[in-house]
Amino acid sequence: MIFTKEESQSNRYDMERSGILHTRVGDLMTPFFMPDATRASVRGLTNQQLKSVGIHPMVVNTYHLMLQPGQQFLHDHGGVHNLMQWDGPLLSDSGGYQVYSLIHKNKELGKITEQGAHFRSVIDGSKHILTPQKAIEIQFAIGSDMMIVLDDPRPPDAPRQEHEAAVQRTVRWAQECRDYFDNQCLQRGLSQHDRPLLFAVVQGGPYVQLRQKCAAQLAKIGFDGYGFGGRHIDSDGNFMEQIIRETAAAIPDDAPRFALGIGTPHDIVRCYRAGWDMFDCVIPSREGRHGRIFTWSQAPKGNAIIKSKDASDFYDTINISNAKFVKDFTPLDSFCKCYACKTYTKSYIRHLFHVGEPLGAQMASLHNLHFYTTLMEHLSNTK
RNA sequence: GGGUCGAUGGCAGAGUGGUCAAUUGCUCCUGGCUGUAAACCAGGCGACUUCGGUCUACGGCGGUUCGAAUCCGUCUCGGCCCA
Repeated sequence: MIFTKEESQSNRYDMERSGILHTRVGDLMTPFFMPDATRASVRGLTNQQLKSVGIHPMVVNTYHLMLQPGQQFLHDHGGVHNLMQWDGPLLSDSGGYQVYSLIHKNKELGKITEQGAHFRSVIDGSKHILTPQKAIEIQFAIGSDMMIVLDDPRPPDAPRQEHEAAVQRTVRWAQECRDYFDNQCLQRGLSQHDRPLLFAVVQGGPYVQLRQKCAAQLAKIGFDGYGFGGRHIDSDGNFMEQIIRETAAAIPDDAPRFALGIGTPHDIVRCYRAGWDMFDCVIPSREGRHGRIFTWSQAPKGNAIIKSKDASDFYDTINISNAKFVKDFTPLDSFCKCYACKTYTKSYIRHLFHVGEPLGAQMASLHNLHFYTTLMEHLSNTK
């Protein structure tokens, strides 16, 4: 049993659930949030700091790690756990999203064919190809505990035909990944308990039917978990509520559901209500590094968050570099117990941002991650 | 005391008769970031505005000119050189 779903509690939204995800390096209570340690580091934070704010799993990236330091290096160093000295679960993203987002920004950087994703390194311009097999192979070198199949995300406003083709390709690549993965587990002598988990990704853009078709075909192949692929907001920035909900419903009930790259606290709560269990996002670290701080609008309580009508009135954001904080000697967030809030004032952290001292960005990231983990805790024990 | 060069928006520093409310950089202000090409990117930065303009500005005062940050006189302040 990979995912143990707990009985849903009464007085909660229809799709909410909680459970335990069993990985080879430990169990994870759902819902949970993973920060992105794209290049084997959550920018600016030490493992100790991450643990101090309740981070257990994190996400590393196949695309970035295959370019630097490269597969051989990862292999030689015994994987990323060893490299970065992280003993919590590691999830590795396949790199499909990078290829998509890079190609989408600049066609010179690559193209998608049936074979895989062809791209030029953004580091030195060298040519690379990421095939389904290659993606899994590198993830083995990474030594990740949760792997993601190579998928083919498309912008939400792409024509339906394009989404149809992307779904077909995603399913076919998922099958190739599955086959290669199974073969590797066999060759490496990995038992059910020792092997990493393998997640597939549901594509289909804004089309419910395509999402359902994709989910059904992936489920037929069979994976340990399923992700929501592509973007969850339309080209106007609106949260695609129905697609999120219907896609979750189309995924086997006893499998964990991973909302890739989501999101703001608001979006996470909405996705949780719609039946999603796992989240990762750059927002808390990146926005923290850029000076945006998440704050509780009142003492955090699960009930208040769950019952909040629009799922966003339980928090606010501030831009710590704003002039109004020059003489603000209160902590970033008066309800927070993270090191940054226990130790420093807004005034000081603003000062650090203004003079470009990295400690400011570090404290802001630390606080935001604590905000996220606290949010997840309160979602899972709605008290 | 004599000579000489200079004084431009928060700072540095362009401009040297109209196209100048004034290039550029920095500072400053405000946004944006959703499976991280992001310690990044974008916008703003004299006042007022019915958004078409109007007014006040390039050390002070006074001239020349249709028109001056730009030319002339003078004063103030500063750098350098000579006594």
